[in-house]
Amino acid sequence: MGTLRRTHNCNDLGLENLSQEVTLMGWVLRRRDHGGVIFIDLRDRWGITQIVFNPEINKDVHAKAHQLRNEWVVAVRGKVERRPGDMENKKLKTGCIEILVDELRILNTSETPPFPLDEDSDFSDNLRLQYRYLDLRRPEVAKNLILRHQALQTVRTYLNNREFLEIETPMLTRSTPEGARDYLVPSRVSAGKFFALPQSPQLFKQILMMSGMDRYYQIVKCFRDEDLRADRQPEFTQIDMELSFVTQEDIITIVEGMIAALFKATVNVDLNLPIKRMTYDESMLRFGTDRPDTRFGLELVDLTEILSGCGFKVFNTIIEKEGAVKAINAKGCANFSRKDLDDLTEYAGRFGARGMAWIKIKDDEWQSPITKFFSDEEITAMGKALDAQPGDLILFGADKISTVHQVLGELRLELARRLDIIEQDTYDFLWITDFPMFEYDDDAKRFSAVHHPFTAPFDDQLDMLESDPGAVKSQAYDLVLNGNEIGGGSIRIHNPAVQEKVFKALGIDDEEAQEKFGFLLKALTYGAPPHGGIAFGVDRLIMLLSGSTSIREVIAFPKTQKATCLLTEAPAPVNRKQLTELHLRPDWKED
RNA sequence: GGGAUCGUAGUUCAGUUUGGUUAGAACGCCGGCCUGUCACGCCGGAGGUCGCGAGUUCGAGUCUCGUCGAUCCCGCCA
Repeated sequence: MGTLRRTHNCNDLGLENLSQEVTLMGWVLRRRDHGGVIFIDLRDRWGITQIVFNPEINKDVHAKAHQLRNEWVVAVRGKVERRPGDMENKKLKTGCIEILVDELRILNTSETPPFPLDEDSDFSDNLRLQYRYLDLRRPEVAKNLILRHQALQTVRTYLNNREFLEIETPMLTRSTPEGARDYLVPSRVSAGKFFALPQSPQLFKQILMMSGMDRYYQIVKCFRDEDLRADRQPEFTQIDMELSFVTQEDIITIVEGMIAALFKATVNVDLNLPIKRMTYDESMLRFGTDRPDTRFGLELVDLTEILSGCGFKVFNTIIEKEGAVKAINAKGCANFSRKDLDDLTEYAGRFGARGMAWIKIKDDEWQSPITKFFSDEEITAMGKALDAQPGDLILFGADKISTVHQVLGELRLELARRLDIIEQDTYDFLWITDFPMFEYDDDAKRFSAVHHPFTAPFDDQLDMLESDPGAVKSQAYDLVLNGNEIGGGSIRIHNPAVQEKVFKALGIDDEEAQEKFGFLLKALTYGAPPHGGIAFGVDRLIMLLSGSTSIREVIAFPKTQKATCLLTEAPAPVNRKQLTELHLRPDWKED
């Protein structure tokens, strides 16, 4: 750069700077070489400024500018001029002015980029991730990282102003049973022993409460070695919080303020507080899921009772085996073609449906292969329950209740997308509360924790932990945004006796509890305060804020679906010496 | 572990249904011309292991099998 020092960025200058001498530095976005005058769009993180080289002003500099190519890095010193006549570019914030250059320094050259950086076009993720540094130069990608920064700084400020301490917890910790698969790190010093990367700082933040820290937060990486999705990466970021001497209401109030501040600061949206709430049971009943998208209707209607003993054998057999029959009224969809219905049936099949019954409500009849099996009373009762009008389409789910819920819950979303009835640009928040403590795992033949094993049951249901664990509700709560779970938390158990009961209900015996969680159980006996907390999925939240369809768009260096990094080519082989030091003996073939 | 889509020039794609001459277009790149453009314009040029490997065939970008990679989904994700 020599003696040149940057005076402004590429989004700074306007008419108020006319005839000032300025120095800008940045990348050549594109050049327009007229043989005589040459225009350069100079780009940096902030914006674009037009640079002009005029041979009549400075012949040498103009000659040098002929060499410039896309993505070369330059410094220019020159004068801010108003653009002549009607040459303003309304698309640029700096479009009223341009820089007439006296001095040009080429700070670096560049290979021709493998994809264009000046257009809002799509290229394969393969290429984007391999050249992520180029991809991130594109403003529409960079803006997501800027948004993410703004969001996190707002959260920090909000929590800092409310007596929270940001405290780091270990990345090298111990593997715990239940939950996702752990990423393991072999110990060099302790042969045959392994650290695990944290799935969340859950136990540490509870112990910080027992340490009297009172209010903790951390914006922290978490790791889960499970398969990826558009909204799931193996390493992801949480806003993790924990508070002492609080109730569920206290936490919800603080969090609502935080989310409101975040939305105001990032997308300038004022949220209506308080956020509405729904119990888990109601959500499952009406939407078949614990994270309902409530921007549209198409709710599930339970027909099990009406159709109990009906003439349709498929339904009846399911009902006799304590399954359920539910349906969705797809308003105005009676004109769906055979193919539409086949597509929906196939879609339902992905989620375990073994078929999908339907009825088209016509003016004079209920048109369907199964209508004939139902009595007039059953048809009248169904029509009433579903509010069926001519022109409607009824879609049925019949199976065990969990399958019905999943199938119809997904079918409901798919229908809404097809009908394009989801209101865009709205932020529909919902708290789901009163989760069950446990759910029965059919494969393992035992109960597992719906939230996690440290979640407190309601105080008046402690007795049921032994007598009827499946019926116990917990003080857990999830925050749902447009059908996405963006955060979840609970009041924790602070009484060692209750914690032991919960372990017992989960089939974790004393010995195992001591071995795996002994440090927590011990800490609970030394004056653990009542406490609770919540954690938010930052990537998912920013994805929704930015209108992206994948969290890769809001992560600087994301992994592919095979959990690899195309930029660094991680994971990569290591040499045998490293393995030996870690007391590992490979059983795979080496190249 | 399973299902689906995709892979052709640097990039985005056409060509694959129905195998048949020298695999095309646009943008980009290189060279020339051009003093008010802003996706500058005009003229010319270079650029291809049709992801990779087998197979069928007189002949494969096109058909078959396998394999690699990207994406979406199911399972999985307390």
